[in-house]
Amino acid sequence: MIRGGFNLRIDLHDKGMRRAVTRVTIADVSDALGLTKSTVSRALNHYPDISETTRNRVKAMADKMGYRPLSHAQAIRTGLVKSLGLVIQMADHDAQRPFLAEFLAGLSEGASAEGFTLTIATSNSAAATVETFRNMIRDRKADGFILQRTMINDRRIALLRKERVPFVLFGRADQPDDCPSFDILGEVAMREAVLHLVSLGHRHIGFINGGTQYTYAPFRNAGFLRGMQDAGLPVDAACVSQDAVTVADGEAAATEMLSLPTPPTAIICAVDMAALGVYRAAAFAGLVVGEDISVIGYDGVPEGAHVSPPLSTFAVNFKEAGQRLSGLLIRRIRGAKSQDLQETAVPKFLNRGSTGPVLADPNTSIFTKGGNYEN
Amino acid sequence: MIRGGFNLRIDLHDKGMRRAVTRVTIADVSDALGLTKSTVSRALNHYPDISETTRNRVKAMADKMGYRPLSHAQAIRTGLVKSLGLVIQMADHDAQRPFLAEFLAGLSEGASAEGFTLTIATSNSAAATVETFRNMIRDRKADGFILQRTMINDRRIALLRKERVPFVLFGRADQPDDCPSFDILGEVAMREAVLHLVSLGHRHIGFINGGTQYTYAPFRNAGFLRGMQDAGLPVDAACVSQDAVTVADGEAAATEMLSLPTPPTAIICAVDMAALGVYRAAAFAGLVVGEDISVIGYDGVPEGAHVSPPLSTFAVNFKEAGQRLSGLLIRRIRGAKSQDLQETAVPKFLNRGSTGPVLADPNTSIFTKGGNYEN
DNA sequence: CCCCTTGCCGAAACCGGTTTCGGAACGAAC
DNA sequence: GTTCGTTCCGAAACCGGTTTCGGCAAGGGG
Repeated sequence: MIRGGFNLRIDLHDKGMRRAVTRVTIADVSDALGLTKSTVSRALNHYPDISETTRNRVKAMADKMGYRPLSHAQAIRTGLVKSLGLVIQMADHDAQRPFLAEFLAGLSEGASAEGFTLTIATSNSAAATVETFRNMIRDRKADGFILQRTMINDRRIALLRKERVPFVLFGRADQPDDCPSFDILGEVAMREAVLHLVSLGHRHIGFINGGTQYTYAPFRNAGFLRGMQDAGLPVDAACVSQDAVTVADGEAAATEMLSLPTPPTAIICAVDMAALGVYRAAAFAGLVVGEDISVIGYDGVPEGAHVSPPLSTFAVNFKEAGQRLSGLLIRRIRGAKSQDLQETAVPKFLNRGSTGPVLADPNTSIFTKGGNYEN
Repeated sequence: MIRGGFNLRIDLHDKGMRRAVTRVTIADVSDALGLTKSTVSRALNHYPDISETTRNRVKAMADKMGYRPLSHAQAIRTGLVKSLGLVIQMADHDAQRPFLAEFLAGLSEGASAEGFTLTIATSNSAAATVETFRNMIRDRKADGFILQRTMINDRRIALLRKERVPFVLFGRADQPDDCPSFDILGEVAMREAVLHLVSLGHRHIGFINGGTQYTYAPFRNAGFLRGMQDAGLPVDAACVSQDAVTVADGEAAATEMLSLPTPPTAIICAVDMAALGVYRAAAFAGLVVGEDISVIGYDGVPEGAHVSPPLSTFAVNFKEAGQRLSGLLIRRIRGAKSQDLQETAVPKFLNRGSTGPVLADPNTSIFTKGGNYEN
């Protein structure tokens, strides 16, 4: 147990010579106190068999000497590497890119607040993603994972559940399940979008939903329907489209709607990128967005602020999402129950230039409105 | 040395019961071969005192049993955690955000190809960034770091050099130094931009440079000057501006230039965001971009593709940059010399709609051109 | 035939922590 | 004054690797 000052002298001598000075180890702390490594370790890890006096002495000395345990040294015994894993799948549509920086900032903040780090990997396909997860689990690269873009029948969830590895969803599971999760209530936004348009006089509203493979799509769809129902408006099936995640998708869907005998006077998109496609379709049809046709998106992509008129949309706080997700995951890793780890938030409406009062035309004139009496 | 099948049986029995099955350890491999741990370890790590026969036997058995050394178990002895560090500073201007996903993809690919992972952290200020580096170094969270957005008098470089931690620059050091680095030759792009505009008849060309704190700024400035010189054109000091990194910056600089007695017929921006600001200034001045005034940017941000007309700019392959940077860093970690680790690439010009032939006006008429004879 | 290399591998220490186990010291109960 | 139960800490094993050191056996030279 006596290690003396010998090592220390050597270290100090080496200091200027070659490498950085040797770290303060747990043995250095225990020697300085006349205790053993095990006592120091247990004192620092809140074991109950250490007296409060000793614990305080140890803490003070560790602090004074600047002792910080090496996470990968602890990992070998505890099995925990104190790291959160994130696998980013480079989607064909690049909708997630603008969010990434903020999302990472939130995750990183939440992680480092608890002494965790963030380990990330990327992949090009769903198959590669699963393989990456498999590798990271095998090599214990992370104690748990954050899953963004939750999908219906998600293979990642199946794998992580099978391997009994903690994870948390950004989004909700397709089945009302026990997964820890944080989600933005897209259905609230979609309903709010409808009611906003209705308040501007719109009665014929189209809806372009996002990718059907994602769990958010049914929710946003339901929110749109709910809004229409609450407003007492009928839903025109020809004015509801699914699975638009790119500008091109949105343009195609909108072009179709605008060529209907009675085209909608407003279109709500579940995804901003699709909304930008609506801009193109409108321009092609000779319609001025914000005057001849109203458009509302969802996501708050930066491109939306630069188009003319600026896109009214719902801003999602991705930084907050990241923070809360890492917090949830860490609590999960530490043993909290899944059902206690489910949080939500609501997106914030950005009322910009792409919505305006409905124009009087044969389809939406006050005379037509009168027709509602028939219902 | 005899560990027998006992552990193994227990493991197999536990398999279905509780946790995932216990990993294959190096002891499992050595036992299966009738060798010792040390022999297996040295065989796998290319020690010269292991016969080729034994090495092959070990490799085959390790492969067959699916043995993969635990990186954090090796780390405790080797000091290497097999991870690359990246600290992302959330700048006030969000110019780097769109690139992030691709950049990370490149880094991740290059890293995982060599069995490394990517550990990232974020920060909100220069001071916080340095502090984050300090923490990550202290806790050995990474074996080396990638520094993006190289600055003049970069505090990160000073720290890493002092701590003798390997790093690689995305960009070039301000002094012709021995730092490992990968850089895109912005000066080549700026010169090319000038020559492209000259080929369209422009002779009065403005230049709005990027952030002066970054090392790229002097290079791009030099490229612009070189282009003007090669074209035999004089540089109007009033048409050269510095330190524009946001849309607002670009708008302000362009507004000033356009209000000159002899405004430029084309403006080159060292940063796309500033170029988008030029669009605004042009619109305010009643000028049509691509007709009344030509604009060229640099970066290839996605917003540039959505404005009207689409912004002509230089596309930077950030994925490739990430891949090469992680490759360089890994070679550096493995001991390669810095001077052997310096690579560059050239950006690719995207000729879109924001440039056009110069209009004949009093300032740029053929008569004025004749004035060059005086030079 | 002996000695000295050389090639090759085993034994054991080591890295920096954590965790189990046992026992000393002390006070309370009988 | 024993006995028993707590409280609290030391000793040692352990985690999964790496690295040093030493020694055995085969081969070559004298």
